[in-house]
Amino acid sequence: MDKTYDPSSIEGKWYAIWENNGHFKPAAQGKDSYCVMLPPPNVTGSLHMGHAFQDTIMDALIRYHRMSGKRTLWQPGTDHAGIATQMVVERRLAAQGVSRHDLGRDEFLTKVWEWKAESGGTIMRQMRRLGASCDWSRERFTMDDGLNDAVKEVFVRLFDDGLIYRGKRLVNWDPVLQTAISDLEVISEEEQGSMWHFRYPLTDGSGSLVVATTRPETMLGDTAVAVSPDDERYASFIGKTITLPLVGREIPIIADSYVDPAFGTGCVKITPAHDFNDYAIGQRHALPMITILTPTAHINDNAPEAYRGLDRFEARKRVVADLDALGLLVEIKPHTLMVPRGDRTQSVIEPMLTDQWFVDLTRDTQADGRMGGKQAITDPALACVADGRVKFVPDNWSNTYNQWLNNIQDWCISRQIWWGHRIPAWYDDNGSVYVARTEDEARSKYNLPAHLALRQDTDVLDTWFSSALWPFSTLGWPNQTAELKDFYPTSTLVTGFDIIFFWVARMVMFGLYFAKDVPFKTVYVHGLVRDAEGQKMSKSKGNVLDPIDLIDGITLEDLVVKRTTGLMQPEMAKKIEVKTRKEFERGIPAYGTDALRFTFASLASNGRDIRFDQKRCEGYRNFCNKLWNATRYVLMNTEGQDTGLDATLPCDYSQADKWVISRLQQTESEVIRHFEQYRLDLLSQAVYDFFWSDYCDWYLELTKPVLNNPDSSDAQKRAARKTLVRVLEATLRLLHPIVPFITEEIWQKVAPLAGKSGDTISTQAYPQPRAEGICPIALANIAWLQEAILAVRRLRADLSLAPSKPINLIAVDANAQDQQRLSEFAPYLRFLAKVEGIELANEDPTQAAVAVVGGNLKLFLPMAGLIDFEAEKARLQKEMGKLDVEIEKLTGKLNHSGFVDKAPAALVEKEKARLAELQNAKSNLEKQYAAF
RNA sequence: GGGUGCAUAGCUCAGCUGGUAGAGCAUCUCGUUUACACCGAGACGGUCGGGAGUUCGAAUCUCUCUGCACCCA
Repeated sequence: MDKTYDPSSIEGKWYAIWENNGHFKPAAQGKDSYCVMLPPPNVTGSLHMGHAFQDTIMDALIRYHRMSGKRTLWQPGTDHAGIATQMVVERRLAAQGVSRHDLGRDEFLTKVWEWKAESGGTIMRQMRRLGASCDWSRERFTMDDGLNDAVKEVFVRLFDDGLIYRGKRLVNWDPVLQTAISDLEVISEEEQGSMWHFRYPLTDGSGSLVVATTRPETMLGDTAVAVSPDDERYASFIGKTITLPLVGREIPIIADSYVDPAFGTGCVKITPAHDFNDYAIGQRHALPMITILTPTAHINDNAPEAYRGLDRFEARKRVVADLDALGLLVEIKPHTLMVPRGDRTQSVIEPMLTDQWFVDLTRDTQADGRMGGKQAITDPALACVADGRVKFVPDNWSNTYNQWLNNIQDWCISRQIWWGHRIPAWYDDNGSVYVARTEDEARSKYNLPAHLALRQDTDVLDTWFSSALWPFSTLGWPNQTAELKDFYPTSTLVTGFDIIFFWVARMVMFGLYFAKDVPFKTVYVHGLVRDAEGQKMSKSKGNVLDPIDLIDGITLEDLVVKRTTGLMQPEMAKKIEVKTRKEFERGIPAYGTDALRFTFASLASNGRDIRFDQKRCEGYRNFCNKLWNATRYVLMNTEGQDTGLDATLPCDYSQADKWVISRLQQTESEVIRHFEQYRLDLLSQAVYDFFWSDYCDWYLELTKPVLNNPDSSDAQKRAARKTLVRVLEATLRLLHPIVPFITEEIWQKVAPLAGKSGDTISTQAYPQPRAEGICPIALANIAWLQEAILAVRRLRADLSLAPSKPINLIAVDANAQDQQRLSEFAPYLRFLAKVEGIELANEDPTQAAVAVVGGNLKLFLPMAGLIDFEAEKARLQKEMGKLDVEIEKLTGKLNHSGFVDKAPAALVEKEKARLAELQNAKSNLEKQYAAF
């Protein structure tokens, strides 16, 4: 093996071997199944840090369960991402001066499929680099044939069950995309705007009212003015009418409790076709709904001629100017308001009255007595979380889920775009609608004559409509396949909190309704990956890290170029460049996949966003190097030698051997517990500590005096070698779910020495702790040894005694056990504490520095001629000072009657014993101090 | 306005059902000993955001205040 761990030289080969040998396919063994659905990424997208984090978690879980003997499936696939993908293709066409309308629907869709062919699959290749052990032979796409069928099936069944309806409703309209979008796709943020106050004259000339608005252009569609019924100022106006300025329409003054008399002037203009609140008022008062905007948010023909064709913001200026000219503009106040913008286009969203398809989620029962959406879909989705069939980890996300479902609105599922699942509904010339899987089916289902002209609805379905079916559509539904039987309900869903509403809740709804069971048992919700400063990563901020760059490394120059090209706001480039150059002076070194995965795992604590810290990544790369080099040591000492493979030959296990075996059992229990509780952070910490602090820092060192000593027996050496390789081999299996590549590479070499065989570590059994492997005596012995060695090392360091300087050790007041240990562990003490002779004495030696082990045993380093009395006295004083603080705390506690009386007796005894030990140690030091 | 988190060593974070405050990184000192300088040995560093309460005992439970983040309206 090379001296230094080089991830690039080992990571390439293993993935292909795993995949080609079908190691990621569900194996037949084991009755229990374990299944994870990959949240399908955008088919033309590329891997970002959030994916890499999420994929690491999923892969760790999958590999753990696979090794634990479950029939395991990680189902991969991609999403057609309707709006996002369409926008990308439109933008590319726009660069050539072509719009989708120039091409027409069919040709445009051809272009999208071309784009998919060209750009799709990137993310799946990148996932392979991450080591993701998906069953790629089952890869699906939300628009492939089977999934298309599932979408149609669901739509038709819901329609036939009366749970999908079409209606003219106010929806969020994106004028750039010219489509409706769901509430969830609208981001409202505070922006600075104005509040305009207009005077509206009464028709009878008896006065006027002043209304306030943040969107003056909507006044062209006003159909009423509302005041509060409790507002005495306006009581006499109710029932009168206003002649709407600029328009000339006569509109009523109505009373509605929605109006807050304290806000603005207490008078509200009502535009039912362009505001959600006004829409509700309009319905209550049966007001006309006048749409004044075109799909591109220009003024339409329902408005006076002067404004027709104007863009909405231009119209706003004109309306204000014209009212001003009429003397009807009262005032303009600066006003902070929530502006809704589309999450894709950033354009201001207009509430727009349009025909859309909805899934009913709010009606209790239908007119004909059948269940409404609330009873059929929403309530069951709430119930399965309430009764624990679906669990959130961490649990508090169930609150978020419940809250949303309890306030849910009907789901607008139609989108006026082209890329997506076309709605399976046909219209005749009278506008009657026929829903069926195909046109032929529609004709037979509705008994339509063959000559009747039908045209299919031009809209497509919301992308989340198809994603909601993912857990069962990918398993073959609506066919009752074997996979569906084996893997549905799936086991764990790993996802970000940001799509609990979009996706998680909807999968639960459709899963229960169509697959008759919950789609998954556990939802593990992870945090967001942020940059080192805690900022969200975004292209526009220029703080994005590409996981592949962390794996392969990237030069500073390349990174700067990457971050500053293709910006929406090119003026940010300078700033981004400066920051990048400062933060990544030397670019990013190649950390390798395993180090990156370990970093993600170690940061994956529950319910918290994570800041990605390059330093952590470096630390875990170092861990991989440690693993690599410890293996080199083990191989050097075991290859070609007797590692105890022949069970008939005797093994004489040392205390150190038994100790490390015990620690391994303890670590295995911990790791398994953490896997079951989704605490990958604690898991990686536990195994890191065990391997570095116990195995490398202590155990490897403790084998040296045995293996290098010609006097050691064969049975002793055999035991040491066997322990070395077997503990290492088990640790590799323990680590494999987190760091698959390096463990595979090393395992291939170590496994035969440990008596293991197999093609790959990835299908070996996960380590199971054995209670009988834990030896309490060895644990106590090695704890004592560590304490003694640390005490001597500290003394040496405190006294500035070079490690190379030979020194003797004199033990005073050693009891029988101490004497036994001193003698048994003498080789260890000599090697690790760098002492030469070890003597027992009854008297404290003069001119020596002392350390106390366990309260009684005194270890002296004789320093005749070397000792600096003042320095030594100062050192002792410091030591005593530390003890004093502890002693004071403890005596205070033990003198407190409440503690002695009420605390558990065992605890009191323990504290008493500790106090005695501390006091003993203190008096030993005092004696020594006095001797100087 | 409603809800959910978070505040612990210089930095990033652990700390399970209340019982001696931990890790990594950074800093300082020593060391190139035959697995590893992507290393080893040692050290420094915290009245656990403020206040109150429950308790023999609170980083941990309750209340409250302050600051920050996110979600919903």
